[in-house]
Amino acid sequence: MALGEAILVCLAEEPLTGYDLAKSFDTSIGFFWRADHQQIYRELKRLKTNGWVADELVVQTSRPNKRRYSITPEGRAHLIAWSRESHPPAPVKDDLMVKLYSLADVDIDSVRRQIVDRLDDHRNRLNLYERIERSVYRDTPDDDAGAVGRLLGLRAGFAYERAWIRWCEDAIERLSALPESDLTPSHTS
Amino acid sequence: MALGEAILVCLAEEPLTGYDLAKSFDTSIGFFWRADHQQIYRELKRLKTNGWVADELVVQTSRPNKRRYSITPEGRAHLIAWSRESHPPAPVKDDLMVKLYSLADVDIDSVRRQIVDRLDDHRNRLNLYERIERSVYRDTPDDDAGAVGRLLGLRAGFAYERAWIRWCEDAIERLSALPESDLTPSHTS
DNA sequence: CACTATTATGCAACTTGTTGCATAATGTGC
DNA sequence: GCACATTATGCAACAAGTTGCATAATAGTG
Repeated sequence: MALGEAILVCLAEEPLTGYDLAKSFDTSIGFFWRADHQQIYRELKRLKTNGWVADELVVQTSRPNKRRYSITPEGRAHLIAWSRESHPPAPVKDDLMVKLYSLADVDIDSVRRQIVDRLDDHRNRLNLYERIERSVYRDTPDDDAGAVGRLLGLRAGFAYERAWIRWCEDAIERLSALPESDLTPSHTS
Repeated sequence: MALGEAILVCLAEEPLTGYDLAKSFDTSIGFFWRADHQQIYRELKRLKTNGWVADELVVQTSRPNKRRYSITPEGRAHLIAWSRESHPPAPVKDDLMVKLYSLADVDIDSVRRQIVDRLDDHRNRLNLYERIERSVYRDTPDDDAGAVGRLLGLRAGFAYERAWIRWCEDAIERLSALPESDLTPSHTS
């Protein structure tokens, strides 16, 4: 349940509303942990009952009122304690790989097209990361822990996307070399 | 909900019991889709109500009775239809990356040690994949769809593990170069 | 003789994640 | 004027994943 911790990480920097957090989870920290606004609002309540965040109501006239959350000292302590725990990497789940695993029983050409699409995705993501690196991390001093950490995160993204890009290119080639599959009826029953 | 499809993929090859499937999900197909036996038994029931698998009771005297499942023609049709759908890659969730993202507020040395552990994991996994390639895919003909698909799956594993290994090595170096963090109290409250 | 492992199945409770919907005010473009 | 986007929050229902436990037989180890 690292969603709570991912939220605390954001709040460790500055107080934010659920809405602000949802936006962060669409970009920055969202590269490492995805969540939608429903999950975030639900989790904020849990964090509050644990005493890890405090909230204050910000009254607005022209728009709906906000609820701004900030991290408490207990929240910071929890974050540090959590960072000391070892967490096994999340279990792998990949539909595309399952399809490949069963390539003999499946529509090969369609799988090939899906890999082409995924290649495109990975290229876009890599591009985005490269733009972020140029704009945000131009001159990262290598003794600023915060900056080094984020740069390393970004570099993990690089490594990941590049590896997939190369794999997709190879896979597309090999699948194209395969003879047409005749065992794939176009409509079923 | 590709767990169902992952199971169908296994049954497309040969009829299996829940127990057999659980073992497969610890190795072969488990590289692409993780699941424990509770999930599998629950899903098999769902597959049966959909008419995608049939089951038969195998009476045993020395051990508890088995229930052996096999894929139905409807199941095969569903598998093909499913393979034609496009599925977005599973959202990323990585505790370690979240910790890196907040490196300024967290126990750096502990994070470094966790990366060392993960490096070890990735090396082991890569090793395993290489052994599998040597033993199973020595001479894969490049016109056998089933074999090509599985080989590509394995190669995706290679690419993934190698990318992480290189990243971990770099990260460990950079984190070691960081000055000691003094903001990490050893006990809280 | 007790402990553990293997084969084989399953329930129940709980936590997470997803989807769809609802409310409410304001500003923007056609 | 109407549709749509933005800001801002939240409920309810459901699907999926996790954890703990229970049963039941046999075989091996100390």
